[in-house]
Amino acid sequence: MKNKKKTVSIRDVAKLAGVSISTVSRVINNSDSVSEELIEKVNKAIQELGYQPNRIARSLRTGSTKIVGFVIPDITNPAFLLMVKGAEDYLKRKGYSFILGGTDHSVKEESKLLSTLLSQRVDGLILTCSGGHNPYLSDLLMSRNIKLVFMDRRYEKIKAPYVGVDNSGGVEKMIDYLVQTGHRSFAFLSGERQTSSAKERLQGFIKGIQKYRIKDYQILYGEFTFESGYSLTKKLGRIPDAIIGGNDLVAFGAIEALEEMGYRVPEDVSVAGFDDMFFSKYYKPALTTVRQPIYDMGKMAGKVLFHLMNGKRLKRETIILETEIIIRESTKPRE
Amino acid sequence: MKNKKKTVSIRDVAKLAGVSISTVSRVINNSDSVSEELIEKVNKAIQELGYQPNRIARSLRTGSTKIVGFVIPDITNPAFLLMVKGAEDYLKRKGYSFILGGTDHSVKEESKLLSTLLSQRVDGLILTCSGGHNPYLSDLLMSRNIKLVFMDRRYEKIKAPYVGVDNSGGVEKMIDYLVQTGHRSFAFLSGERQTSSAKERLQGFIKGIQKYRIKDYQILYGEFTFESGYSLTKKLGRIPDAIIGGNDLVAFGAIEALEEMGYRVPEDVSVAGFDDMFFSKYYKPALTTVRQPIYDMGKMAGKVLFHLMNGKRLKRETIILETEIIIRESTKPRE
DNA sequence: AACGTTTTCGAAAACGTTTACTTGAAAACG
DNA sequence: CGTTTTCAAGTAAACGTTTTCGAAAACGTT
Repeated sequence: MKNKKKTVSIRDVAKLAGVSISTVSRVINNSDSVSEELIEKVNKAIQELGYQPNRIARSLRTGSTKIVGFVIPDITNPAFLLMVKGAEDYLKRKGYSFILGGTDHSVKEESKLLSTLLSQRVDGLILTCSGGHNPYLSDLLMSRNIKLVFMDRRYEKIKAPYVGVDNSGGVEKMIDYLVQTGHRSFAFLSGERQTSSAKERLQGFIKGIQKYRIKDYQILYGEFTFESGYSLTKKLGRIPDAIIGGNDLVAFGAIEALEEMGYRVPEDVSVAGFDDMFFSKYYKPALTTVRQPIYDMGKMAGKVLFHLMNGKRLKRETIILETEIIIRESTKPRE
Repeated sequence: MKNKKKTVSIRDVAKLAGVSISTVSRVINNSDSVSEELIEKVNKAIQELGYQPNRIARSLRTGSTKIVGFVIPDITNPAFLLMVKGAEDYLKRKGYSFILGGTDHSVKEESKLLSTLLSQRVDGLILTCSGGHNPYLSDLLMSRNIKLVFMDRRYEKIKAPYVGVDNSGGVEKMIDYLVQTGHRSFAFLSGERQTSSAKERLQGFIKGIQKYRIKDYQILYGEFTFESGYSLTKKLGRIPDAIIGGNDLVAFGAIEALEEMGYRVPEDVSVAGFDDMFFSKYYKPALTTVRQPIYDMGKMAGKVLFHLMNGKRLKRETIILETEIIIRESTKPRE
């Protein structure tokens, strides 16, 4: 039995280098001036022992964990994960790790998760909301001085920075395009009504409809799923020139239903989505859709949070990124 | 200025309840017998102050963080995330949080990530390998007594529990089916050769080929992507009765290429994949593929890790889950 | 009443850092 | 040359817990 000590601590390094532990600490954080000679000795000792500072102890002392928490509605949805990746890539370079949790679209789960994250003492929080409102959240935030930024979806009652996408403008642009290419009647298949993104997209649809004084339109409410798009389409009173899905999945469901009903896409009816999921270009027909700068949104959220955590002032509390419409095969000019 | 103290600590609870901090601690962890009377007092104080134990301090003292680390090749890939979710759902109930990191398929990134996770003092690690070997890993693991389990992919040189899927058997089953339905010539489009899953799938293909003494077969090597499937298919010497992709994306790429080349799927050639991604059933044609119990795999990995962390003995070091073939529209019996 | 055992609880020592304070020596100054 | 300033490095206190140890109290048995 040689190795009694499990892990090597700053004390061991100090002993080997023949200095005090405060000197070692100073070298590690180069927080204060120490002579070249000792720096060298200490570094050699660190090297030799393979020493790694214990972040737990450091956190306890400094009160900062260098961990940020992510809470998203669905850990399995690539779109959310791409946002997370954007934020992660940014924050990683700044020395942060992150804890991720999914809520399965449940506000209750969200509260639970936030609670554990807080007890885990994360330095900051990036939240993509799971519902329309979380009454528990403001209490949670009060209890500790925690930095929060909303990403993609927000709770309107809670004052915190928000990074999102111009949902409304995206749908409007799509309508611009569709009207210009001769479409005259529309249907909009909305996602979960309580979420801010669904609301905004719907709002964009209404704005577009009003702009062109379109009389023949329908709005149906469902969820952000393939199945919802499918069943809503079957419920449609009459088939319009163009159907816009609340997101790409909804649009796929609509296409499936239309084909079953004997309509051809895009010859008989155009279908558009929102999101540009990674396989939307592989679908048959390839989907016309609104592309969101998802990765950039995450990156921006990370940036904002970083500034917040380091006590800098923000220029703007709300950042809205622009969308872009991607024309593919599922829409086609009418004569 | 009223509130001088930011957070309420065990000391405050003790003071309010009129007991010592050790008693409070005992109540919290109900680790030792304490009188009914004091328990009540302490709980009331906790309630009143809204006290939450500081996990950092607890971790420092106990040496356990109740955090497990996940490392996967791509944080954006829903399949990996579904595994993670399986493990998460299991471990969450046991009181663990988790830190997730993606390596972008780079072994170097993997090492870096593992290193930060270790310095973060995670209690355990679930790893889905990014390459064929990571020479740095064994050193890392030596340095601290950390529990590790491999999920889906493993490094063969490193001795640690492994939870995976019967890749080889899955492909074999698919060949069984295809041969039984009259296919006589085959092509296999492999994914990254160095990964264990690609190797095993390839091995399954070879086994199947040998079992039926099939002479007419081709094996091409590429990556686990749509583009790879597409370009490998274009490079195919002659078009066989059936093409098996290293995963579903590869199969999609193959279908695309075939259609461009004027072949109909499944009338002229059958195409099968591996994975059963969530939109494989929505693809046109809907993809015949090998379904892996991805979620269960994660759950099992979580279970194994839990046992490991709690010092229980494992019955088996290696757990292989069965696959299932899903017949859809992209394959069709030959005459 | 005396004794042994068990229960209940507080004091104090860790866990591994960072940092405010102290010290001693060397450098700068008039 | 004596005094102040500067600098490098060490000492020790904190951060908020858990846990060891021992004392006191409670209890049961003779």
